[in-house]
Amino acid sequence: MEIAPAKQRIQLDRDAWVQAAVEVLAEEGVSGLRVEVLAKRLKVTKGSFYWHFQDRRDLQLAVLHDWKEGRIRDIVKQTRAQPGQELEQIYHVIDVYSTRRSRRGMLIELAVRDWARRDAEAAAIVAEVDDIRLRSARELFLACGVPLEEASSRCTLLYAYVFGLSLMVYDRFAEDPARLKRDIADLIARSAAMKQAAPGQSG
Amino acid sequence: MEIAPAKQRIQLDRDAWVQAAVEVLAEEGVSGLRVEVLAKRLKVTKGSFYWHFQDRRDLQLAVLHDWKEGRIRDIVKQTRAQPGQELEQIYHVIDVYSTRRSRRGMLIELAVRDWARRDAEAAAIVAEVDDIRLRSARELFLACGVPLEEASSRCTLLYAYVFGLSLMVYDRFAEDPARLKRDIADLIARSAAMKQAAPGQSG
DNA sequence: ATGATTCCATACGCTGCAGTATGGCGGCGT
DNA sequence: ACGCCGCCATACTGCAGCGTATGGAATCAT
Repeated sequence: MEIAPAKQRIQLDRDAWVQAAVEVLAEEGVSGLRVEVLAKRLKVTKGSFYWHFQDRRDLQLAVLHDWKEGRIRDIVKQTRAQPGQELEQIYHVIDVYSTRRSRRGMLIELAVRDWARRDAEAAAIVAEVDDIRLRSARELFLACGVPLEEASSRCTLLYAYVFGLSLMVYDRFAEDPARLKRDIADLIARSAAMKQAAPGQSG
Repeated sequence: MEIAPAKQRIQLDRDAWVQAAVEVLAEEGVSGLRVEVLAKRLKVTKGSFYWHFQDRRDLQLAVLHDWKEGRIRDIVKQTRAQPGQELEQIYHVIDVYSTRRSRRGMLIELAVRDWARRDAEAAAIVAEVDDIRLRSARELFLACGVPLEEASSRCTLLYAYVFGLSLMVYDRFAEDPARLKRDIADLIARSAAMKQAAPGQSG
């Protein structure tokens, strides 16, 4: 018997609490972010929580900033295109956000945006993320030769669409969901001002 | 002194509670729908509530059905077009849903949709409303000469856009918000398959 | 070893809220 | 006038959750 694996005695830090909080946020929304629920999930008591955090609000702000940093990292990753591949990258962004694959991320996104409707600090962070996202996407359109105003319109449409789609029960018209989503992507991405053709089977 | 206006002694019925509940729903979301909070708002105690309702869930279902009925009435009102005026009606629908004017209705819409993510009965009702909305909007596109599949794509894009827009902080690119929204409406509504020109200043 | 520090458990008070039980007031019929 | 009934107030139990106080175990420094 070298070591007893009875009690794992893993030291928790702030980040462990934040990660668990994000998980609960995805499942239950902001109103589900409760100290004792989190503690039970982490197999500790709230005595631990109040060691790492001042109060509940302290955790909430940590969650918000964690989300913001993650989103910014993701934006630069998703919108960085090889020169000449900007249109493909636009389609990629639409696909990433509108697929069931990133369901968890979208649930968090929706929870944070719902949160932002009643919390000024959450709203400010969402506004920051929106701003970065929209500007990054607009750069892609601009690189495709789309004029500034149209690029603004199309990238606004892009993000409004993907967020809105995620809160619809959109299995309507489901005779061919893949075709539906591809056609919508074309409506968003393809401009008459573009010199190049659309990628994939959309040409 | 004919009548003493001291205590209004207004009889409350189920509908009064439902209306107050919808108001709270718009302001606080589903988690704010609490019996005692509603009672305080209506200047009564929860003794009244439990006379008109079996429990909290009873009220919730009443709110959901009230919302559903109201939405259905609104859909047939907003999508009923004079023959030949279908395109104008499409623009009207986009405008109604994306304007700040109907902010309250959109807040309720978002609250119900957030609700639907964790409540099966709410989800079923949202699905019903979505179905009716999408089919009604698709009829407008079909009447404009747009083929079926494209009509499905465009009306899905339409509703995803208006819902998504409402949960963005979209005062970005705000040099001319009116132009931005008009251009986006054109992207959604104007099809190459249409015989007629777009209304307003969009032609 | 021993004291200090870190991290967590336990126990407590308090508030908000769901639901129940029961009493009370006013209008109604007869 | 009297009793019934519709509508609401009051008072209670019970639970969940926030925050605090304090004790205790493990780890580290010296």
